[in-house]
Amino acid sequence: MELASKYNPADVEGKWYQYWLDNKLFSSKPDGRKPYTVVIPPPNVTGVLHMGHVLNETIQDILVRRARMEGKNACWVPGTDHASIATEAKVVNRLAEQGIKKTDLTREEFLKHAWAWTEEHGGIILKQLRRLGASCDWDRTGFTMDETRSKSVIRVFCDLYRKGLIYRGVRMVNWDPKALTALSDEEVIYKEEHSKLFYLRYMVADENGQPDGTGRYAIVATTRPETIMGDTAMCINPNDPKNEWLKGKKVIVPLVGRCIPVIEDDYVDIEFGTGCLKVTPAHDVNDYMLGEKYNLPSIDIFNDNGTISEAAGMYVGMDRFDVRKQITLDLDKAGLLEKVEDYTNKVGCSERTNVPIEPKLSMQWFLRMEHLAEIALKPVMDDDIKFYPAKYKNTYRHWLENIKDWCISRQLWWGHRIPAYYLPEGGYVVAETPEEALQLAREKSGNPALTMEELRQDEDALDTWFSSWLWPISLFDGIMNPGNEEISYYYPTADLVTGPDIIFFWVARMIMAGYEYEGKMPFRNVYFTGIVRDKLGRKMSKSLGNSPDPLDLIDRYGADGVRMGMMLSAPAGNDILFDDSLCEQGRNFNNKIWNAFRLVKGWQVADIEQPESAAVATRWFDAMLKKTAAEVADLFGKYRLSEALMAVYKLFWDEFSSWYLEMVKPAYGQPVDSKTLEKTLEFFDTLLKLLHPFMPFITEELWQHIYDRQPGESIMVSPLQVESLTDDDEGLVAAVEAVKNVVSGVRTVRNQKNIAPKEALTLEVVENYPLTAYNSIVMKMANLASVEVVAQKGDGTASFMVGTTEYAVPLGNLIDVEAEVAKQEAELKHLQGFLAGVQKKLSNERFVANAPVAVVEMERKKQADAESKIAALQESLAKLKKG
RNA sequence: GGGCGUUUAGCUCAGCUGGUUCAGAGCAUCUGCCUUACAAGCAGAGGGUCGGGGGUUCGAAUCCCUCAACGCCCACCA
Repeated sequence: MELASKYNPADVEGKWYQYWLDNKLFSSKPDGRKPYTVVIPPPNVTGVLHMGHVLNETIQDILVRRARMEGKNACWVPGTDHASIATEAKVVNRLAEQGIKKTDLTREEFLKHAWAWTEEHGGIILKQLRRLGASCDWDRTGFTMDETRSKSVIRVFCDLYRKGLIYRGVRMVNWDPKALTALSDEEVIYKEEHSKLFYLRYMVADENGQPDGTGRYAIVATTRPETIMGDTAMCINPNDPKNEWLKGKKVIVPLVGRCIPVIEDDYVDIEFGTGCLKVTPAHDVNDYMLGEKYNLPSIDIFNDNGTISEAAGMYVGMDRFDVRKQITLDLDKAGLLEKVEDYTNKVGCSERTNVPIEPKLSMQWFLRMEHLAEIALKPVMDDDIKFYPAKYKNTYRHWLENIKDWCISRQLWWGHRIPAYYLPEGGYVVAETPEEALQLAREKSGNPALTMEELRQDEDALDTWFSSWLWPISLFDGIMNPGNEEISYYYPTADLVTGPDIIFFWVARMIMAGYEYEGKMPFRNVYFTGIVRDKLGRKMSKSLGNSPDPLDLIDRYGADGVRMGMMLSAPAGNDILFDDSLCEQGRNFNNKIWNAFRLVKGWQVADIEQPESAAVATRWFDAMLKKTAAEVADLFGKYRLSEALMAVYKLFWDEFSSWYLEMVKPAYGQPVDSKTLEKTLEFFDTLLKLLHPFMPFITEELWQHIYDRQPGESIMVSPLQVESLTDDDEGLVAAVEAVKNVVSGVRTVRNQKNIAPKEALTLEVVENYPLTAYNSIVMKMANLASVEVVAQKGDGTASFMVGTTEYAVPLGNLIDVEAEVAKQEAELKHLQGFLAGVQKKLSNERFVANAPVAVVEMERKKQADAESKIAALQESLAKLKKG
């Protein structure tokens, strides 16, 4: 067949993906083999593929394909996450574009829109994953809100409730005024902000609550003047001499006119501001604690959407940030603003909507964490579950040791609705189904006539992560159907590949759920990827426009090229600086493989003797292959995938293409012997297998063409078996390294003297030639007419050393004596310096006395080698200068 | 404020418990080549006082201390 000189990925990628699907090569069923399970970190159902996914999914696919070729029953389960807040926000936005407000819809109507949106955009990302070559078992595709997963979530909620781990109560929570829901602590991101510190005057009051006439006032420093309407006390430190005079006094909230007590608590930092703290129990976590402690009233001055409520009595209906501006003006006008300073502080913002969160007192559902944290800590500390890189163990431990209860309720509709049902007369029951709830409610109320209509289900939905944490279990139906064949076989999963940003949200919680519900770890290893940045180190983001579209990259470089580009610089845990040029390198490599294939396939076979050089070459490459395969296996074991790829890359490009193929390549127009061809095809086959996890498409394409294959056969499921390296192999590899150095030496001479590669040369070897057994490949690769062992090299030669042997190329009148002298003098100088160093070491008695014998011996050998080299050089120089 | 991590060639990184000529790899650069597998290529070459300083040791990129720069995580100083 006629092959183009360039590989075109578009011609083959779609074809082979379909072939894999048609032959059900991704699908897995429990059998007698060892399972290798990976569950995908479910991307948002309405998301689209970005570079972070490409990194993450490529790594998973590499691991899965590798395991499959190692003979394991590999099962990679795909799926998507309903992403409660994110998806609901998108739906709300779309409705808004159509002029529909969420508040105008019933829950059912809204959910209809949400499902429609999900169906429209859902799964796009899974389709895109196919372009990358992801070998997921698509028949197993899960969704965190499909039937099995939903039922599992509800069952677990009820179970934890019954165990007393879930409770309901009024607490200070993080409120997102844009999404109109509570958030967990993990969903709050603290951002540094350049704001102002306002110094407000609180006039001292008399017993009637009026200014006491002295004109005296306390000064309070605050970043949030708009909250003064909620002030119910002022607090000083009892040990603060400068505020001693305020003890027992009352002060008047500026503008508001309310008279509030001065309380004392050593929570207050004497050094900060004036040492006076305004206390707003409804809108600050610490103030809330003070309020509880001193029984202060709490005035909630905000509406859910961040505007000022009726309770504030002023600025009602205005947005909190507008009020900050306005109240500053009003305070100033009233002479109650002492000063304003620039100030940098951290403001908690919603991870999803990015707006500053508002601490808010509200009724929410919580999950107690002590027990779960306890069972999740040990396995990671003991390395039953291994983290790569291990540094995240620290992070993990710190979080678990300082854990707070998890606020799991969200004031959203898109999600799993909390299965709590309120009774007409108060109280509630928790049950998996409405029927069960009714039953329980009748028992609880003692009213057998109670109807379903009289029960009111909780309006809130559960945090998205409350379903994600069950993912490795619920995907195999382990919650609803405990101990079933699938969960028993596939669980625990092998590797989890994810970003460190969700170590708390997801990884830690999966470990908790894993032990709580399966009594076992959910995965054995966690591979934390880095963040994909652009080549300037900036995070990829839509607003910067520095994020390439993965599909566009695939169009340009092929999926294999993109996968390789991504992997070339992706050590675990380090951020990766991505640049299109990396894909270019990947594409170039594809092309290299393609062309090597063209060469080999173009050979004609003839019934001829195998040349000596080819026989040596095949033995050598066989050893190289074993050596590299062992290295690669070792690197995979350590999850050092980019290094594994680099090892195979060098094996293919340098060892196989540049050395081996050149060693065995017949002269132009000449046929190859069958032995050599056979071995070469075998090597190619193994090389493709080593490469396949990284570059699935091109390897399948070529693998199918190397030999005639049966329909349905695939490299994907062909076992990768390489024998282990022997001592003989090691010797062979070392010897050929020396051969290469000799060949390079000759080539360098050619380069320097401008001698064409075609011109055959003579090579002199001084005294003894350690590479006699490899002479055939030396001659072929260096294009030598002859190799002569001489007692002394001839006049007019360019020489070089390999090991302790000197080689020389006679140049006749091409010799440039001066240049040769300069070169050798430089070499001599370097060697003398080196020798001096070694001698110094050896003359140090303490070194000889203390260092291990082997090390001292090594130094002695270095010394001897250097001395003999120096002698040879000096002789050579003397001769050159004479001549 | 606490904790963790990073700093090695122009760029991205590897160098494990100190000792094989240990200062490496890939890319980039430079030189010469359109040599019928591949110019998306071939052959060859150059390039670093291992962030600074101090210490331990016969010996330090590697261990200890310290300083500096950068990054990440955590934390209720308004």
